[in-house]
Amino acid sequence: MKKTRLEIEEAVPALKLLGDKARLTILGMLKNGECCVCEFTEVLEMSQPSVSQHLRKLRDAKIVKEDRRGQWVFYSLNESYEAYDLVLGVIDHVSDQSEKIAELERQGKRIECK
Amino acid sequence: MKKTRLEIEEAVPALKLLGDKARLTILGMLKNGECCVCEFTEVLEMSQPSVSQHLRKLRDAKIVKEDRRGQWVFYSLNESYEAYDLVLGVIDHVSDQSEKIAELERQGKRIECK
DNA sequence: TACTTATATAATTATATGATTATATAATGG
DNA sequence: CCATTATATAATCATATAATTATATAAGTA
Repeated sequence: MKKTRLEIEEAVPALKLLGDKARLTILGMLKNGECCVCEFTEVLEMSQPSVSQHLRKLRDAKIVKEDRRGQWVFYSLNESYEAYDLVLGVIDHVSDQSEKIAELERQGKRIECK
Repeated sequence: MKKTRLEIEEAVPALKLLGDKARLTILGMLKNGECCVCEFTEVLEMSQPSVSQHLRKLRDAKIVKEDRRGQWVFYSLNESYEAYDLVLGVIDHVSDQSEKIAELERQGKRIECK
């Protein structure tokens, strides 16, 4: 794991955002690559506006970046984020979320976004 | 760095507590060994009750443990905490707080606790 | 153009959080 | 026992946060 040292003031906003079930799950999903918004709403079983607002916070903080492709918006981890190493480190400590995405795949719910 | 995988539900409460300037500083200070409450209040420049309440949260969550010695209470990281590896990992990403303790030492403000 | 799907935003409201002030407890020294 | 020092707790209040509902935007399609 990398050793980029952050000032407390830089780390706190990132950690504040990580300390939420929805957002930590989102980031866990993104560890395996980009996801589209509809996948988050499926996995999180939350309303679309709620997911959208969590994404906005992560986006405003530069933790994730978005990429609109037609109707869909895909999110991914922003490797240029100052606390990227910290975020990755934390994600590495939580259980893999890829199973949840695989589950979507099985249910054919991932196709819709592609 | 260790690889204890936590469920999202276990990691979130820890991260919530880490996402605060006072508490993250406290944990950064504890990385170098135990500290007594008066040291936290000095370094953080916060009121004693405020510090005490942050310590309570960390204690309730089992992130730190306390050890009363006479008039003073010393805190240290709880190595048995389920998310200890996560906490250590995060602390390793923030700048060293030992300088602040050294500064106390220079000002003779650390002696009072010993 | 109208309709649909995907996503974002805004307003509202309920709950959580943190700081302050006052007070309580616990240990120590006269 | 009383006073002092260190720490904890409780009550209050202001602010932050998250979910919901309604609405807006943006892209695709008939």
